[in-house]
Amino acid sequence: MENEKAAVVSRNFIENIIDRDLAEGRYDTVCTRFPPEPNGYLHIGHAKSIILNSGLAKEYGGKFNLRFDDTNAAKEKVEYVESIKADVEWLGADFEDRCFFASDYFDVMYEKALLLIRKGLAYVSDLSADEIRETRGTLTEPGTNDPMRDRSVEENLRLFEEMKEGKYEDGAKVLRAKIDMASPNINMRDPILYRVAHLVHHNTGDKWCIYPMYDFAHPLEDAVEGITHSICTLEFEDHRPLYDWVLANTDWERPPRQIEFAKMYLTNVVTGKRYIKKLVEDGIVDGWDDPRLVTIAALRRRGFTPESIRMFVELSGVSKANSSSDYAMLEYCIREDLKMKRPRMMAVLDPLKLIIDNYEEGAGELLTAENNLENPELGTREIPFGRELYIEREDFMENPVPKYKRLYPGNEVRLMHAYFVKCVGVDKDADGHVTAVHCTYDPETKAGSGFTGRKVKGTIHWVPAKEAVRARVRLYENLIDEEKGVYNEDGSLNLNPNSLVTCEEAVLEPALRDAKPGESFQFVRNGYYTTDTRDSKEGAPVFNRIVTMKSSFKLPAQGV
RNA sequence: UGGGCUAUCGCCAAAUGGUAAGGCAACGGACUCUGACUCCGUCAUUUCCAGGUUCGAAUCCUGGUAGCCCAGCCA
Repeated sequence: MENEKAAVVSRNFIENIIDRDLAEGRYDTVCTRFPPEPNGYLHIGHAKSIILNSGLAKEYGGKFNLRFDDTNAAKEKVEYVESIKADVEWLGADFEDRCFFASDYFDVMYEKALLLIRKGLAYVSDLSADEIRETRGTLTEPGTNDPMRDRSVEENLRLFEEMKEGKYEDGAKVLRAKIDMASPNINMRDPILYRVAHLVHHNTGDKWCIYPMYDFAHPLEDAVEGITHSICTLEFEDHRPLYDWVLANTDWERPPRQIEFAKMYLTNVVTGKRYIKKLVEDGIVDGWDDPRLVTIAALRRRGFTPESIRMFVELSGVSKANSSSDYAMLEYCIREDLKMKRPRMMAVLDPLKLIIDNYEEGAGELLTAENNLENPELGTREIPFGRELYIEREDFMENPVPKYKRLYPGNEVRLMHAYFVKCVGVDKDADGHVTAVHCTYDPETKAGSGFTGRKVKGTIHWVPAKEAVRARVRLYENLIDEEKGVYNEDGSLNLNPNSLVTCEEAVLEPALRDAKPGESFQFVRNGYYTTDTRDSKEGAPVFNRIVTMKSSFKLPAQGV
């Protein structure tokens, strides 16, 4: 009875792999992880990984870990650890008490490095970074062997010990894997396993002055935690042979399997972490949670719900083809999520006065309105009604365009939750601009009265003039210029200067005066909005537009 | 031009040799106290291209083409 149109979701390629692994007995359970480096805020792309990984664990009755891949202290901050943790929780990915740090495993990693040395599979090199680069070869030419490649196990052990003891400067020595300098896969040309770096680590302080590299650390982190399926993005595909090499040579019973998927991109949106960082650092946006961004923090502040983001990720699917999801799909998801859950209120963004000539001056009444016509559980509210109201400027046209069914001279429409009104005239200023619209109302047509005498084609929303709440409403557009694309030819960002429009004169119905921070509403025909406590002036509430309503009627463009 | 990966509707994405799902978008129409929602309908004779195998090919083979990733002591 629940969701009858629940889509029959087909299985994705990762589930197929897992099914096979389970069927073949390669693993008995499923354990996944989300392994961010705490070097920035999470964005929509990470949400895909989080939802994918935690979803898989849940689906298979397994476990999902959060693990900070903090092997490069130079870039990492506790601030980021905190924000990432909060974002993962907010998204509803349940890692229970399993929040780990790669730095928790530095001892194990060190032991495994020793093991590789003893096996003759790793050696200490004295080459400089430049020399290593020069001898690595190129994409088309093989590299040449490191002169220190055949050092004895004893010497390597001693040297590595000395590296750990702090005998060497940063960069003076590294531990390399002994694989194949002629491999067509550059990652296999004796990759660096450990480097010397005298850094203060946010977690281990100054305990270590050697740090493991990603390619060595990551497989070990996964193995230590008993991860079965290590799901990462496509750019690590070339690293898989090395991932497997490390595990094969460090003695694990059931080494994890790495599976790669394509990252999520959104059309006409800045999704890259380094670009988001640049926008923040250059002050083009007002922080990591600027609602124009697609960081998790920004989406949350903008009013997106965890449910909507989950829906978006699930609808987008997962594959190995580079692709870019349509922003319209994200919009669909948030509308879909909020539709039945939130009240539908009246708010006028661009007010025009409406005067009901035959409504007694000074008189007034309270009208009862359903909060959500499709969901009675949301209850009702009362709205003051009187002789003077505000309507949306675009809901009146002195000379209507064809098929226009809102207010125009001689036409009758319904004021939502109230009466039928018929336009009988307009007031204009010296320049000929319409300053107010006059109409008459028919008391018999009151909402809820059951009146069926005649029908009107249009319904418009309104707000009582006297009791209206003034508000600032921010309308967001994508930060990127849709015409020109995301980047200029020289690689610089192509910003849309009109990405933020603020309506200072918006008027809301009185019930919205006490909206709590973070509460969202549908503003009839204008879209979904959420309250934001920041930037509020003299107590006037501030609303962020989450998304507009879909509309099949476009007013002709108006010259200003 | 070394290696790895990918190509199915405007955007995602299924189909595992058996006759091209689904969602978003778009477009018709019905309904409507939101031009929304809902509902009904339309939207790939064809899967990057060219050949081949097969009773049968998006799937297999051969040869092309296009895009993405890799030469950090970043992850």
